[in-house]
Amino acid sequence: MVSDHLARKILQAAEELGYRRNPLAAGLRTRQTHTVGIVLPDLTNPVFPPIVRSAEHTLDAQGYTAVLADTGNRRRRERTIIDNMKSRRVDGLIIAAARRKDPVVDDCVELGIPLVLVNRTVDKHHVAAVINDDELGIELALTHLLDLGHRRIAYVGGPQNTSTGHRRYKSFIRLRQRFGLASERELAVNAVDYTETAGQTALSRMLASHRDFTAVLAANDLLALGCYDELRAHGLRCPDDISVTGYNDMPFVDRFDPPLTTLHIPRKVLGVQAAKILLERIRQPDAPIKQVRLEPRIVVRGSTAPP
Amino acid sequence: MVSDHLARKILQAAEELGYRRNPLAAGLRTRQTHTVGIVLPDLTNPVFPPIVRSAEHTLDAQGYTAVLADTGNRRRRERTIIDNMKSRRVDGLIIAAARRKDPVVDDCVELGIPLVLVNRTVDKHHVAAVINDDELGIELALTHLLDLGHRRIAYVGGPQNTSTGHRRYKSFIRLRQRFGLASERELAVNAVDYTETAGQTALSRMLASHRDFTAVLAANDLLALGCYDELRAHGLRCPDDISVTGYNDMPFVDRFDPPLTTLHIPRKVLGVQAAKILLERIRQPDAPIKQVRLEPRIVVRGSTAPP
DNA sequence: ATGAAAGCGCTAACAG
DNA sequence: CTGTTAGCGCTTTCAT
Repeated sequence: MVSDHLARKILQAAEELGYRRNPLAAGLRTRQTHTVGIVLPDLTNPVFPPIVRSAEHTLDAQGYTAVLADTGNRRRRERTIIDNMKSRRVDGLIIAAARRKDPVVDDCVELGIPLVLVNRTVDKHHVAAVINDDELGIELALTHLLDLGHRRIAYVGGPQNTSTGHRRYKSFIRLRQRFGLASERELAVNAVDYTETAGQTALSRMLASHRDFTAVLAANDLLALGCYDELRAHGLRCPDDISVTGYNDMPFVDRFDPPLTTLHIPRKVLGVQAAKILLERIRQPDAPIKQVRLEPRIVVRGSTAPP
Repeated sequence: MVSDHLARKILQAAEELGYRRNPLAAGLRTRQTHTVGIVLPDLTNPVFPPIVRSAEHTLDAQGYTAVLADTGNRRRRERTIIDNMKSRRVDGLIIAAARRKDPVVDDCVELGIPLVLVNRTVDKHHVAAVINDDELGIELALTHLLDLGHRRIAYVGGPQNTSTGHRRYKSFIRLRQRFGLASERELAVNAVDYTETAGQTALSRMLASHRDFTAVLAANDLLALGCYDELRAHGLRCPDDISVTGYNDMPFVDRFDPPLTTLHIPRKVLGVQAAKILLERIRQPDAPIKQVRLEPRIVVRGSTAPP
């Protein structure tokens, strides 16, 4: 071997001469593309960009390139996208779009593709994931409302085929019993999607039957915004008539009218951890499967007040 | 050749047998990766996700995969990212992060890499781009304020090394002369970045010297939000004391306090057009260079009122 | 028309 | 330790 210094000089000269090694060719040979796929359910949901960005930077710092894709919340597209990524031979996958039962995820596990779920997880518990503590989050929101004096609290949940939707709903039901709160079936409705319109629809169903609740706990900020809309449509004021809480503390919710009380999740850490764990799995496929659960923190703003 | 029907059947059987063709190997041979790079200045700016999404879908429908990357507004990273994409042999590039003088863009043009700029463009005018009509936008905002009765109108501009920042600023200066408005130098300050803090800083400089304007025209929604913050810090109310307008009509600005009067740009069309033009250039590299300029539309909301 | 062979740019294995 | 070669999976060219 020549000296390290010389070697570097040669490489540099080669670079300057216009040589760039072709990672495609290298990948063809080594079966390592140094590429990681990131799969999102919805790029336009502001929760994700910060997660993606921190993941991307972490990956990049280690010489990996991120390939992003957006499923638009559609199952078929999720499959297509991941198929495509597999055929492009990504070294691993970060999936933020997982459903509780997700055949696409199962396939990846079976094929041994390094995989980390972020934000949402699947029911089977032997897959790497970095998520937030949904149970804790709901408890924080609920006790905040109880502290303010609310007793009749409605719940607008997320889709039950996602881990977040399911866990938050279960937690709410369990806690409301523990605290001896009103527990009519109609006081907890799950939206079909994490979107504003779905949230609005859910709340409108509730307002049609029970108008006597003083607060609504929404499983997600977008749903909470839908609640804002529906309340406004009924001439109800938030928080004067009804308090509202969200989940995620996505960017800009502090500027809404009223500023949303919600649960903050450490988005940056989520992204960084997901990337790090994935790289670990890529380098040591047999290392134990890590699951990280980060604590949310309640951020009290103007959308909650005493009844 | 066998019949079309039979051929399809065979291909299908092969698929089912688990065969997937390897696009890397194909790309190595044909020098076509069917991959397109999309370069953003800032993923967390809500203007971009809708553009990206529509571009991605258009690309996808034609068998191309998008590789996203976020420069975090840093020049060095822009270079690194595009270098990386080049070495990964993307077939073309959609760049939303262009500066007015952008050596990275120049390099791509020189190397003959198919390229489309979106949202922002460069000063040299022989590169494909799909942007909005900045001059028209500023005129719409300004005449709206004039119609409301404002005469002393301040301007918070964007970075002058971007085409949008530069054009909007020039338009404002030109129009304010044409309309015979107050034209102190201090009444137009350009922020160093399209961020809330930069907007806030810019407005604070203006408030320190001239407190007598009744409206501020901001070159971008994020800057306008920064103005909201600074006004609030000074105990000034919007729109009662001072009206504010933005630019981009990014998602959620209609829910802010107050809802922002701003210019809507057709984001979806922007993304679709960029993708289509790029694909055209990829398939016919010698086709004439297209430049599309879309019309913005003013959306009047609660942040503007008579002085 | 069909089938064999060369080669894209790289790395890993193999002789020298 | 250095230099040579085979081959990753595909497409394209060239004989047959």
